[in-house]
Formats: sequence, structure tokens, C-alpha cells
Amino acid sequence: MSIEALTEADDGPRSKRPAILAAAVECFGEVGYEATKWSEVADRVGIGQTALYHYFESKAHCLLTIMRLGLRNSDVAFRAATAEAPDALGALRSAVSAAYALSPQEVHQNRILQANIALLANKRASAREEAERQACRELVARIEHNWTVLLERGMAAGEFPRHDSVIMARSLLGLIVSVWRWYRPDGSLELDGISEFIADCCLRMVAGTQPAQR
Amino acid sequence: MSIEALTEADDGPRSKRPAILAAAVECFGEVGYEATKWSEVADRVGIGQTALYHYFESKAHCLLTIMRLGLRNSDVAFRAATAEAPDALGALRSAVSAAYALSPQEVHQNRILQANIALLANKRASAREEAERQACRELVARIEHNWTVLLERGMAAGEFPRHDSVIMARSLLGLIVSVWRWYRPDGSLELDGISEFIADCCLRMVAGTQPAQR
DNA sequence: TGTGAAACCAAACTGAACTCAGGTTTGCTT
DNA sequence: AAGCAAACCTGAGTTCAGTTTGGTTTCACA
Repeated sequence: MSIEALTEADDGPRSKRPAILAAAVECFGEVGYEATKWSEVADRVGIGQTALYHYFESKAHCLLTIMRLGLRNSDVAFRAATAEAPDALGALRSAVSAAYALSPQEVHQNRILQANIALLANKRASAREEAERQACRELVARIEHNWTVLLERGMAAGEFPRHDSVIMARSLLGLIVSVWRWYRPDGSLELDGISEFIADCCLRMVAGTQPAQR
Repeated sequence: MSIEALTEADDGPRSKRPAILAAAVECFGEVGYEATKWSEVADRVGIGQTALYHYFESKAHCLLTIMRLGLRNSDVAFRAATAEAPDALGALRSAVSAAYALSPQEVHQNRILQANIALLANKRASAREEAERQACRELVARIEHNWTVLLERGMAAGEFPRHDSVIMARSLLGLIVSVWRWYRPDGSLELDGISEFIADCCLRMVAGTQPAQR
């Protein structure tokens, strides 16, 4: 993800908004949201601390924006990956691959998302933060819905055995995003290998047959 | 989990340590670690804010202690559940069941653990916090090892097809704990049902056969 | 070259985590 | 029961990151 992926329509040409988001993604991804000083983000961009408030209402508002953009990307990527798959099984495999076809910056973004997802549970005091939070919740719901629909399509076509599609979707997502908790770019395992491994796991979860039940 | 589950050997009879931990588990579990005021915990216990520092070096030290005790419980529960299972398949099913056989307080504790696991990645400044963090990391490693050994046992016995046991263990754990992100006691789904669903998923992931590959 | 909006900043403020310098309670010893 | 050490607790602060205030600077465009 380049800096453009963090740019939104209403940013003027002089706007440092994307640069702030990029710096924040780096900081939050490296040492975590709480551990990063808001002023450190300002330093990296090369502006004073108070200039941040021209673009974001608060540090939390910035975090929520990062999360929303990450969720939006995931939603878009899912749709693109599954759009022209002929069968649900192929779409499933394609969707998992898409979930791991990310730039290093997007990996950071996913780690941030994963680590701070609990933030979406409780109401925010300020209006703009609450708006971002609601947007995030809608995107989460939409993404869960995407997977649910895919599963139901496969079940209806007889490709997958019948299961509760909502819980199955959540479980798949839970498995897929759990990788961001331990994956590090400098680790022993490449993202490609992880992607394949998880995809196979997902396929067995959804379409696999079970061994003797005790 | 009663208050005893939060008591440790070196607590005197007058110690409010377990009470503080119990109150903190409630607060952190309900509104999250960052959102709970340290003074709120003191209020619930019925002591002044500064009395907290007689027992914990900091709010983070308290959190890390809660996490360590939760991890310890998970480790113990796994060993108890899998100790006298004759085969790996039965042990796997038993281990997943054990992971969900929890009191409401332990559910909170697992939610806290899951939400703040990223805290274990970076070094802590203070000595006691760092000690708790190291203890947590060791427990995480031990729990991952427990699952890895179980998987290897099953593969060696021919019960499971061969897979990378370390990643598979992490994936299973990722799937299992992902439930705490969305599960709520007042939700539509009971923990029993979830447990069974996830157990079946785990069995298919580990021992299931895959459908036609693309 | 004058104007308005966007961008920016230094200094002051806020509130929650934390420290300090003691005071109080408890249980044990004699 | 008196003495006493350890454990326990507190009010009055300090600190520090995030935030607010009250402006000044920059720049596109008329």
C-alpha cells in the first residue's frame, strides 16, 4: 500500500493527512497504539504536535480512521477476489489468498486492526470518533456478510455440507486474522506459505469431511 | 472462577490482592483496559487509589498479572483435559471442550487476554512488569507447545495426516480464542453450542480430508 | 497585490497514572 | 495487656501525554 491508499477524496493538495496516517500506521504497527506518543507521529511527519489536530480530532480518531480504511480495503479486496469465480470453492480459496496479498504497510494496518478491534465495542464520546466507529462496525458487518453469503452460496450449490453460515464465517475470519498476531516479516515463514496453509485449513473447515466421531 | 482462582500463595489473609484482581477483571472485561480508570477499580474494592500501589506497581502490572493467571489456568486445564485420553483425536476434542468450560469471570479473563495480547510483544520499562511479561510469554510458548505435542502425537500414530505442527497449533489456538472477540453471554448462541461447533472445525482442520483442489 | 481559507504553531490546560511522607491497623511476642 | 514490626492505607501532591486556546503563516486565486 502506497501513501495513496491512505488518501481520501476530500484531501486538498497541501494536506498532510495521508502522511500522518502513514506515519501513524508505522508507529502503531511497530510499538502499538498506546505505546506510541502522538507527538512522535507529528515528529515523523515533520510538523508540530498541535498541527495534528487540524486533521484529526484526537489520537483515537486517527486510529479509528486507520481501522476504517483497512476494513474498507478488506471489503474491496474480497469483492474483487470473488467476483468472477465460477464456483464457491474457488471463490473461497481466492478470498483467502486475497486476505494475505498485502504490502508491508497493509500488514501493519491489519495488525493494528486486530489489536484494537475491541475499541469498536463501546461508544465514543466525541461525534467524529463515534462516526468512524459506526463506519467500522458497518464494514465489519459487511465483511462478515460477504463471507456468510459465499458460504451459503456453496451450501446451496451442494459444494459445502450444511453448517451455520454466520458462525462459520466468523470462525474463518477469526482463523485468518489470527495470523497477524504472530506473523512478522522477518520470521521464518513467508506470507505465501502461510496463505496456502490457512487456505487449506479453511477449505477443510468448510468443505472437509470429518473423521470418526469418537 | 471464584475469587480463590485469583489468589496466589504469597497473599496474606488481609490481602486485598485477589479482590483487586477480581474487580479489575470485571472492569477490564466490561469496558476494556484503557477505558477503565484505575481509580474505579479502587472504588469497587473499597480502598483509596494509592492503596492499589501497595499490591501492584502499576495498572499495567495488574493487567499482566491477570493475563498470566489466565494463561496459567489455560495451561492447567489443557493438561487436565488431555491427561488420560487414550488417543490424540479424543484428546483434541477434550482440549477444545476444556477451552470453553469457563465461568463468566474466566470468560472475561480470556477476553482481556485476547484483547491485550499485543502487550506481550514489547519490553516493559519496569522490572516487575517485565517479569510478568516474561512469565506470560513463557506460558504462551508452553501452551503452543502443548498443542504442538498433541498434534505430533496424532500424526505419529497415523490418526492425523502430516502438517506443520507448529503452525497448525497456532491456527487452532487462533480459531479457538477468536471466539472471545464476539461472544457475549447474553448473545443468541450458548457457549456449549459454540464449543461443539469449534471442536468440529478443529477436527476437520487437523484430521479432515480435503475436497478436490480447485 | 490583496484576500480568505487551509495549514500550522507556542504556550497553557486537563486529567489520570503515579509518588511521597507519613498515619493506622493487625497479629504476634512477651 | 503492652509493645512492636509488618502490612496496609491515605491525602496531598507531581508528572506527562493528550488536548485546547489563540493566534500567525502560507498559498491559491482573484
